Amino acid sequence: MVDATRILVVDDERNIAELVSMALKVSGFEVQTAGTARDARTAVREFRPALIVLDVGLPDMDGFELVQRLLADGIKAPVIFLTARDATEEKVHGLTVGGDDYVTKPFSLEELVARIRVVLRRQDPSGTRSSSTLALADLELDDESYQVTRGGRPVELTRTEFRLLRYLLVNSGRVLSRAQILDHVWEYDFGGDASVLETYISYLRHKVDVVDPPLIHTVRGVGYVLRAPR
Amino acid sequence: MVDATRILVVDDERNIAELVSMALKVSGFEVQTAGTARDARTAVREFRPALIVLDVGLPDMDGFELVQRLLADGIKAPVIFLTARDATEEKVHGLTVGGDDYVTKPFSLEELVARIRVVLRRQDPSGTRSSSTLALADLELDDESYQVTRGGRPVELTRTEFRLLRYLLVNSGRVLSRAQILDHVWEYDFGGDASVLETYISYLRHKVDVVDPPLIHTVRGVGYVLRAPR
DNA sequence: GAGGTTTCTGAGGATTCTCTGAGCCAACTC
DNA sequence: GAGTTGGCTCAGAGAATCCTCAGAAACCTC
Repeated sequence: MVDATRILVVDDERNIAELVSMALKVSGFEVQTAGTARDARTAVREFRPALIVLDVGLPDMDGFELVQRLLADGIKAPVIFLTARDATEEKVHGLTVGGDDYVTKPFSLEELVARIRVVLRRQDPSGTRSSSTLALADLELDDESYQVTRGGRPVELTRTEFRLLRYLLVNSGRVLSRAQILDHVWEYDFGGDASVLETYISYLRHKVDVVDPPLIHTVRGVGYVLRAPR
Repeated sequence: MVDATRILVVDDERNIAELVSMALKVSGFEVQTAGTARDARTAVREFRPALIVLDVGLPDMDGFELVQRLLADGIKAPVIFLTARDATEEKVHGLTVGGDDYVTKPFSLEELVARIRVVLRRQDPSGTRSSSTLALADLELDDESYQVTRGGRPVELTRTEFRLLRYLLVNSGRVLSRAQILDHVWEYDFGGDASVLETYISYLRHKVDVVDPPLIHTVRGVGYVLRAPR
């Protein structure tokens, strides 16, 4: 990680910007944040990010317009847009030309990171076939095709199951607390309690851990870990 | 992707030029843009593009004239013209001598890329033929003849159906979000919502996926993917 | 401008997913 | 071994998502 990929996060809500920033740093990116379109333009020039995470609803400038300006400045970094779920569907439309993508608020950090990885990989034609596949033992998970296999057999997962498994897989060998998992896999404004997580662990076990050896382990009083037998 | 094909995009509307530029870059081309005929001539000399995407209605010079000048300069790159729908249909017809082609605004990025590929392939005598066919399992789609077959049987598709299928096919194995599909397959100023897409997926399934195994898969909450069974 | 085709819209209905809560089981404590 | 705590599983309500269809609108052709 000598030369970490740089990402600029633009959002006027400080909480969100910091939240995202933290998550990305943990994922090994170098991050800078901006709260206004004005700052964003400066930051882009100086920081030269490889990708921009951009809230569409900035106070001083429409996200769409900002992209225009950046392009005019000669910046060609791909963008992942953050948008409010409800309104402005049409505003979003037309934004994802190129390899861009967008994520609706509230999102889960895990999902955002996954999307960032997909976009960066596609953008980078340098043949670095750093495939989009995560694996542990005979379990494989592919980001681009959303496919999971265990021992070669396809496993059908729902969205939440997929995100949960992905998070466990990225952190395999490391014990994750319930709070950590909830914060990454569920949407950031999730208000419910941890019992959902237990339910989903159960679902996953039924789908993924039906064959031996089991990979999902409970660490009583602490959390969960994905681990292959030695 | 060591030696990507170079394309020059000439349009005075910055939005359009950048839109096209992004889409082409993601499709693996090396792109440069110009906003005036004057710049275009310079760019052609220095950049040596293999193909030029040219807006007919430039402010400083008629597209027709520009082509003449380029020919006089000894440039023989094929041209794809961008034209307004209404006017000058016949004028454009006159322009597309040789292997050239034209696309009316507003166009879909998917269509433009397809046309570019066709023209380049036709231009390239190096025997790399038959690559105008995209295929997955027993599904085949031919760009030049506009024909689609499933298991050898021809399938009749409308224009939109064809573009949609083509986009899915080009990205087969990769899950595409609704926004991505709308932005590539529909015209860039399309303002409607995603339900059209669902309708067309339904149409395609009735025409293409009537035989087993199904190739078009819904990834709930994410998008669609074209995938052959393993 | 009549007739046919293609595209888009909207609503109904079907399906699938998410979350909750309760009951049960397992593991730890004393 | 009884009590306590933590974790697992299941069923079901409500919500989200998707599919399909019919008809309106746009478009093309003759």
